[in-house]
Amino acid sequence: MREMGSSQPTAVELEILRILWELGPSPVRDVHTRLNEAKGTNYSTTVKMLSVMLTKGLVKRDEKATPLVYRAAMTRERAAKKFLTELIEKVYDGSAMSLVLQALASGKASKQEIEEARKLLEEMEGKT
Amino acid sequence: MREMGSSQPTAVELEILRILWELGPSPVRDVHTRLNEAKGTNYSTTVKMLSVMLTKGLVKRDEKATPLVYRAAMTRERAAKKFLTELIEKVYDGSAMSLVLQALASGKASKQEIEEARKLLEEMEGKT
DNA sequence: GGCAGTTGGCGAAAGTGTTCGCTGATTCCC
DNA sequence: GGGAATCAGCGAACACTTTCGCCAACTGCC
Repeated sequence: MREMGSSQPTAVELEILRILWELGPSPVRDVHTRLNEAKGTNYSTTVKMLSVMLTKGLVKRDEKATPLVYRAAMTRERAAKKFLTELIEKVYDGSAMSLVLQALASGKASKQEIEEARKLLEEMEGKT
Repeated sequence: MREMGSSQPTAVELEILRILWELGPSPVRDVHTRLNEAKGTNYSTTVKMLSVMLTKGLVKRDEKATPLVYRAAMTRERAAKKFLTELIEKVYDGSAMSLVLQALASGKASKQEIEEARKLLEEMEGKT
């Protein structure tokens, strides 16, 4: 046994989620085309991964469509937030926003992005 | 085969890193005490994990000390930055700082944290 | 209807991550 | 020195992830 609740996606699962976020709801074939470009895996593998992810609740599918259409069960933004919270939890065992911010910003943030982020924070400050 | 370079830590490895970050350089016994509290695992497991992590370069150890003393190979801040960059890469396939920021901030950030972060960003803006 | 191509799925194999039993080596204490 | 406790490590077992071979159902076309 492992954790309860929703497990966080593994490497390939995340890759598939990203594809679904980009393409929107898609049949297996389309997901596979992309996945195959990136990793050269087999069609069966994609089918299997999607079915595993369906079991885990990471994706949903439209049973009525033919061929079946899959979509991510979670929006990109929601997922980002979730992963980030988990990350903070795991690395800092709790909240440490400024440290994470610092880490992020000292990295690959452009001047423009920093400016954008600053505005965003100001906005939020007003609303709290 | 997998990736080249330094693999990112798995679940338990991350847990051990966090313990080392909290305790500072420590003998296996101390790490184990903590890990056992959290997960009830065996002493052998801790030893093994540390040796695996040593191979992967995630931790280093002082060979001269008895008992051997382990320490994280990376600071917490550096790790946070690395993981975050990876996260952005995985979820957004590139930089999308403001979105991530938004996700983070809409979560568990207190007014005080937001204020702190804002100041930090202002500072950085000046320096870029 | 009947063939060719596509789709969906099962179950087993291969690859990693995680756990521990067992075994020596070392240290401590009397 | 000698027994008990601690320490370190190996290799095997187990669990979970990822891959795919093979087969059945379906679709479209003549």
